[in-house]
Amino acid sequence: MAEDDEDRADALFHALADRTRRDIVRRVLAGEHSVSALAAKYDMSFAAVQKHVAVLEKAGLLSKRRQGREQLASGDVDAVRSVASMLTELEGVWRGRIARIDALIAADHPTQPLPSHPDGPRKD
Amino acid sequence: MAEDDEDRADALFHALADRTRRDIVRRVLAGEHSVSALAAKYDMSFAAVQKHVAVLEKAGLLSKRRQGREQLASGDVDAVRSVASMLTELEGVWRGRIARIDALIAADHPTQPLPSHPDGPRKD
DNA sequence: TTGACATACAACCAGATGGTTGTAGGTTTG
DNA sequence: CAAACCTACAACCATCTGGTTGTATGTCAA
Repeated sequence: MAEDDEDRADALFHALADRTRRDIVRRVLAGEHSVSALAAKYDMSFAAVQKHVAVLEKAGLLSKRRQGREQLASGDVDAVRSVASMLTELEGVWRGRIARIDALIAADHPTQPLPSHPDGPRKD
Repeated sequence: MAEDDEDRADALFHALADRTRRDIVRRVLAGEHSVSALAAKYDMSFAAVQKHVAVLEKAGLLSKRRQGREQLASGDVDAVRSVASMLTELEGVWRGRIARIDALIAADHPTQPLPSHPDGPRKD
């Protein structure tokens, strides 16, 4: 709804739309890593990896904490879940469509309620 | 794992990293819309909307079917679910981390099993 | 057939993106 | 202190992105 939500969604999806950043997210979700430890894993400059980490931090997918001279990055699972919930909302929109289609079918064949749609909404 | 999967993930997340495209996805998940019907909803040229639709189609988030002179676009909920499953996989990585932390805590305090982590994995 | 509508696509442009190198500051170690 | 290391950030560059306009093709209706 709000403008800020769309900004946040833009930032989250964009942050995840790069395989290096997705890999970084995987690593920092599994445990804390310093920026240089992350940089050592990829065939690119330290500065490039640092920029990827900055993009992920701005999107809220990870946070950093200082320990001595190192900056330890840690993944934020809540941000991941918030993205997942956006997709769930989209799936809900689709379910509404199928429900409407089923209603039409039911209106056309009032005496024979069919098993609706083969890939229809799960009733769990 | 495979290179193609990463390409596909890039395309999917990138396609969703634009609010106009997310809005189009919402509409075509709710029901079929012609490209010009979609274009009428946004304050930009027809060609711009058409390019957004093309990006979504290449990513597999929608498909088109011709009907007369119109091209009807329809959302693909399976593509949305595949994105959701990528996020679920990420959340699984995080759960592994928490499990490891809990194991360490248990090893340190073998006689007093605490309720582990306040935001820990759900046991449902 | 002619005209109006729906789509596709090319060419172009400003700004963002993802990489590079270089410079500078803070922290640990010898 | 000096050297080594970790991080931050600016400047630069090629390419991609998201928008534009213009042109071409296909389809429906009069």
